[in-house]
Amino acid sequence: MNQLDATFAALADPTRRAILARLIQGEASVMELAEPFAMSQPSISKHLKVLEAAGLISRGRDAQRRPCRLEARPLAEANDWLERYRNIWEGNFQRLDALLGAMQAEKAPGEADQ
Amino acid sequence: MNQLDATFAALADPTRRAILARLIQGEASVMELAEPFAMSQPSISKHLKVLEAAGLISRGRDAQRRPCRLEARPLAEANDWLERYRNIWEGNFQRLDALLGAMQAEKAPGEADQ
DNA sequence: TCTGTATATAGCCAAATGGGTATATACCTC
DNA sequence: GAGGTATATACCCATTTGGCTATATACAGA
Repeated sequence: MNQLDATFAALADPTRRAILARLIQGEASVMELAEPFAMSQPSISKHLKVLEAAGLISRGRDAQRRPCRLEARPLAEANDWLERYRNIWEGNFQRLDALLGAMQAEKAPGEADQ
Repeated sequence: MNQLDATFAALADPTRRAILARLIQGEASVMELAEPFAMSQPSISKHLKVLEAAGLISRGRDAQRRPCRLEARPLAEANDWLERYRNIWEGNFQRLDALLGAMQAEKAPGEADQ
């Protein structure tokens, strides 16, 4: 699984997105991260494993605690991928496309593209 | 499954991302979309079903063809979600955090936060 | 109406996912 | 070193996923 696959797959789960959102505020232990969820600790550990494998978190050591910290780099790559579609969702592409189509339609037959 | 779940899950597969990339250039039939892949037509149809369920494509009718067109709106929502992390991946947050930490450390004990 | 083309559906299968419980491990404190 | 806390691991289970082949459906054109 490549980086982009792993990133998007990790983001596809609402529990994992909530964990990442929590980590915006700073490091947190597994217990702290688990607290808001009606879910067992091992299940949270599994989600953290997915996030770590995707490079979205890194883990330290503080006595028994393994604090998680956000690693946003893969999010930047996901953002880069999405950027290619920005023109389209902003509607500019469709308008430009329609404009170019109209211009082409006005051309005399056989005229070359510019 | 909510919209963001469906969007990120759809984007987690490289075949589906390639299909979306192809659709930037405009509508395409299933056969046209399948052509670059060493994969059966039914498998492509399944991927298209996932993309359609996520609202990332819509489908028309042109004789036997069911042309696919890109629907970028859900990508905008995914982008909005990622935006919250932009400060972090750009490193500004860490620097700001460090700055705030340093400012706090300089304060006389007992002084209130501003 | 028959034939070909484009697409969808059904059913099969192996692997991955997301949850659970029980238990192991690591580390601190007394 | 005994007990407590934090976390990880091992299994179990049901569901989903992503591929396949075979077949059905929809439509065009001769």
